[in-house]
Amino acid sequence: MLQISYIRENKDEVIKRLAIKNFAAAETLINQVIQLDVERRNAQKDADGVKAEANQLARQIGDLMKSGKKEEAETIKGQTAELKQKEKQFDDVLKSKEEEIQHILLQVPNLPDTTVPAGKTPEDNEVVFEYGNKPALPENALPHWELAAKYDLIDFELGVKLTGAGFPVYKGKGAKLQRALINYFLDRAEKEGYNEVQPPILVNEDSAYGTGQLPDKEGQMYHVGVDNLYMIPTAEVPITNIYRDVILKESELPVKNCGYTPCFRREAGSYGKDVRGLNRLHQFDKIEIVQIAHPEKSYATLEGMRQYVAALLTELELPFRTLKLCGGDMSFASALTYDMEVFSGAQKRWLEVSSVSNFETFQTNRLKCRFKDTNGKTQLAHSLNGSALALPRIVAALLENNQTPEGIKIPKVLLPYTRFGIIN
RNA sequence: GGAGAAAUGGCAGAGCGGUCUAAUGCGGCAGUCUUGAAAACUGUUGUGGGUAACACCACCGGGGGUUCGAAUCCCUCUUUCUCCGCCA
Repeated sequence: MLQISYIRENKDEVIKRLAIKNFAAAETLINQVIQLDVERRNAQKDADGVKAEANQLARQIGDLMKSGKKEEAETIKGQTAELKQKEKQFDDVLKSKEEEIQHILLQVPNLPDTTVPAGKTPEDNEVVFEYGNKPALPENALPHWELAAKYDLIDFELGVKLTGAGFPVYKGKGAKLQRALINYFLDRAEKEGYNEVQPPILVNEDSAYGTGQLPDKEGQMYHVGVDNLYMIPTAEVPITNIYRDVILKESELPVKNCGYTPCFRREAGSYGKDVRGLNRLHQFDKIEIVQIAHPEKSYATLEGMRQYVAALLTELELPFRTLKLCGGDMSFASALTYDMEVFSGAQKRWLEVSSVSNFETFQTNRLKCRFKDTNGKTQLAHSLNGSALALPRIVAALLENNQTPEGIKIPKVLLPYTRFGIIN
């Protein structure tokens, strides 16, 4: 959520930058919210004034009662009825203004960083880095879902029986490969200075609001109605919400946490070849990295996170590219996002395996995650996160790219974790 | 799930209808003293709104109520603790 104080002082810039995100309603909403803000402050002044008066009368009554002047106290009591009524009126106005402002602010996306390219669709994303050669596979190379069946690694039909489409069952070496990747990613993150946490995978409403899943993306989460809890679509939600209503010391920044969780997404409306095999699932595993950073250092932090994810992909010997997302393809909350895509040799397409973003103060404003700077002033921290990494598409690429007539070869870095070098 | 107790500032803990602008202790910060440190002493130390700056307003787990006035009384929710039941 943008800060109203920032909008107030930088109105034109805000509107201009929202245009990069193709946010059509920007000008209307911003003007509305500025007007409401004026009205809100007036209402507050009115309400405060009445309250101050009432407080004073109450104090007077107290003094009179103590000194035994009961009749005088009663007289003053008579004056309070009108004040009370006015107080309620002003409070109601104040409350409604606040709600209206909140309602609008929740609809306004984050401002894109000044370096974000304009654009509407994924075609407008900027390729900023590319690494590795696409594998030279024979024409009859198999897509991962066929390899998974051939070597009995992943059983999609069984998942349908147990739960439904998009909930695969990993078996044998397929299951072990999952476990190996999880452990590898966690060990690697720890080496990178991240503190491992194991958060709940169900969160309450407050947490879902905190990171911005609510009120907007309600339909994308599984909701446990009886207890009003949401299954997390990403570990970002619980791990970032650790810092909800927290004031950190400047010396504690940056906070670096990582965690492995299953992730749950309803993916309503998805269909076709995009969802084949592991390409898009309702439940999948992911290791997430989250940082709370000093505002002046958050872009350096973002670059560091992007480098880290690139290193993981390099170590896994997967060809990948890094995209800087254009305004139209960025998420609502992000100020700058890099997507990392691996090349899946048999499908012959790029698969997104990580998305690394700086949210600046957009999340922390909602979360009220702040730090005390050296001058003793409290200010909002910046939040960042990234996948490091999401498993299914990594598995898809590993299976497809490393297939040989003898079997599927496991990359060297994973050998200590899988303790097998080939799937055959 | 049942019965009882509790929730106060960074922490501990008092306050149980008016002066709470929340005692006291610990911790933090600044200063005095010291070559430096410790100790001692002095001051300071929550968040948000509002203002040019003051004033002022709100917040004692969340929400609602009683009252001229609520940390204090009532209702409700949540959480924690103790006991019982169940259980990986």
